[in-house]
Amino acid sequence: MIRRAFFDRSVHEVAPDLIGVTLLVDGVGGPIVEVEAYNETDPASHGFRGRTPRNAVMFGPPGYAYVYRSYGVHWCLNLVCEEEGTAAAVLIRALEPLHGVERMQARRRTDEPRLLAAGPGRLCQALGVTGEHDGLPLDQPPFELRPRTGQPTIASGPRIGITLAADYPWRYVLAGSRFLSRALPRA
DNA sequence: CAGTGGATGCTCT
DNA sequence: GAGCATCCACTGT
Repeated sequence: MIRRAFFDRSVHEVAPDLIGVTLLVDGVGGPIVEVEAYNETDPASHGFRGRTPRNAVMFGPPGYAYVYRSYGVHWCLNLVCEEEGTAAAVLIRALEPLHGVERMQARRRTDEPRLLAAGPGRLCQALGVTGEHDGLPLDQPPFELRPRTGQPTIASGPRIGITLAADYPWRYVLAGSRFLSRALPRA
């Protein structure tokens, strides 16, 4: 069980430490393979321009879920980090489908493992995450976070789908995973 | 394969 | 009224 204190650190420490951690929502999920860090010094972050009704959870205490709607269609799940009053969170972008695969297949309407949870919108659809999860604590049901067992090899690169601060290397992935939303650009 | 554009709704200026 | 921390279908090789 991941404890609340795990998130009471810089997003740049928490984000790579989340690679390999098993994320479950109502028992459905698997090991996280791709995340992105956002904080309030970051022009691409929702929190950069201050607190609003949408991003309020980002400014709250660490260890909670920040869920927002993207492009009017998809939901995206973030894990809030750092101390209360700062806007910092890690966007969960992809995981390896391992637990509750049948429920993921039904929700996503595909059997293709690579298309179940590769990308923040797909991941939320597969795990059943919606705006109703915004503000919920991560150490209580329906959420469950299980520590990783080994030490994964982690790589980093630029984040995806943003225009501002696009060169910050704040995307962290499990090196060589075939469940990423996209491969890392070549160095 | 790569590139393009539409869906769709909410947030903020 | 513009702009998205996306995904998918469709085009043309």
